[in-house]
Amino acid sequence: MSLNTAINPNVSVDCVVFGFDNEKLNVLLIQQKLPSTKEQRYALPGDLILDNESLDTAANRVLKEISGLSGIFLKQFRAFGDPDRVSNIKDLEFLKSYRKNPQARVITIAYFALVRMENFKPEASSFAEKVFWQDVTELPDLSFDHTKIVSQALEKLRHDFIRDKTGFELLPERFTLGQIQKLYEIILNENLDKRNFRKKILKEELVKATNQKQTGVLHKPARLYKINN
Amino acid sequence: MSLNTAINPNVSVDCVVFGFDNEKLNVLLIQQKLPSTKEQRYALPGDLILDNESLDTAANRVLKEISGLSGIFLKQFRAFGDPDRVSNIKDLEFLKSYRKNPQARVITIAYFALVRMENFKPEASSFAEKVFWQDVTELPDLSFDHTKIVSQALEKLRHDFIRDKTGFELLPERFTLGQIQKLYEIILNENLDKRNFRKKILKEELVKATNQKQTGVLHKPARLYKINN
DNA sequence: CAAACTTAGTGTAATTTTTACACTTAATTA
DNA sequence: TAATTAAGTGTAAAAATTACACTAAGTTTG
Repeated sequence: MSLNTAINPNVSVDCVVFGFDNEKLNVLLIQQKLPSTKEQRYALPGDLILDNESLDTAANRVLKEISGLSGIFLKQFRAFGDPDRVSNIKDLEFLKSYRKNPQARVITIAYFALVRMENFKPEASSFAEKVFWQDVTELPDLSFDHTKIVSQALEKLRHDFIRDKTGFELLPERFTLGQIQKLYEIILNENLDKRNFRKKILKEELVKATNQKQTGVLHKPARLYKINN
Repeated sequence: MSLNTAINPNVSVDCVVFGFDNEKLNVLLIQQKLPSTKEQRYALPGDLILDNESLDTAANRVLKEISGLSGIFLKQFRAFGDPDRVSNIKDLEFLKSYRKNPQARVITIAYFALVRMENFKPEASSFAEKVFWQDVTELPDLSFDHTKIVSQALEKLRHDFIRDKTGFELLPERFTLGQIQKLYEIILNENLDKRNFRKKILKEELVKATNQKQTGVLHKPARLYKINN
């Protein structure tokens, strides 16, 4: 083991942070800070690991350094290691600017997370010119193999979401059943039957009715629910 | 990217190959070839990757070099990267014998597979003194974090097995429903109701009755089935 | 050759889960 | 006060899951 804090040239982490804003699913992207302003390049927040930190630690550190975000539960989901994943000519400028050895073989360990967007306001630093939330259905070209990474993260997110039956933490403290349904529909990307969905959610008893109602909506106000502890 | 075939000092692959022998679940282990014969050390087949090969290619190459086995579908399931995963004093002799820099930080990408044991007869080479199938319920102490890797591979195996509803390829060409049930029971590690299991398997129509029967068994001979194409 | 042994093979009823489906209610706005 | 919008509600059919016990067809043993 290395006891120093040297940058390991061969291993990186990349973070796919999904953000939910009650309307759609977004992913946190950066615009790379490059000397030439000819072309703008977008990417996931990610960087090389240090020799004395675990992968999980690296993922959290890197996310924080680049976007300012912390306190996000990042889950490892896959390693990406094609020998030519960092050899697209379009990524050369970035590599030359920020890597000691731009030619080095780099394998990356990808992490994902899902958060409530309004709780996390990213601020760009390090080699990020900008950090922003981007609708997952309208992704720009991404550096390296990051498009592939996002797409596999999305698969994994859906899979885990179904299995874990969680997700209430992505809503306001008080929420309507309609909001939960919308959350499920957006993440799973399919329409659900209103009556059957309510039946199911209420049977699970993870959620409890309050005696409050929505206000200021131009229709019948919905009852508000909260997480049941 | 590196175009050479240098060994990458920081990234390895490890293979958890499960073998089924109609009776129990086994895992392929090696006994390390060490100068001192004081203590025997066991491990998963695994080694550092080359700079110009993909992770999948590395996993297949390494498995073949160490055990002689090829043609096995290895599936990546997780990266392991604790900074001290290679710093157990008991592993020092192995590292000193086979690694240019025994102190190097190494993260490993773990793969797993499930095969019919009788189709794969491993033969030790490289730094393996022996290669052998070991009952998963009776694992010896393993090098590095390999015990943890096996245990997580087992979880993943069970998860995927349930989801994919596959596994017939682990049986002889003609097999009885009892054999399938036993396979499921061993892999999932739980008992299943015979009538309900048969009902389910037959409904899926992945399997077709032949008009052959078992012979040479000391009880009512079972009908033989084959995979339905 | 009869008895003992072993696994194969079979059906039903109860329960739970999933699916499909349409109208009334309560608020806001025009 | 009429129009608009999403909330809220129940039932019946179908499908999937679960629990459960006896007879059948071979082999071996005495």
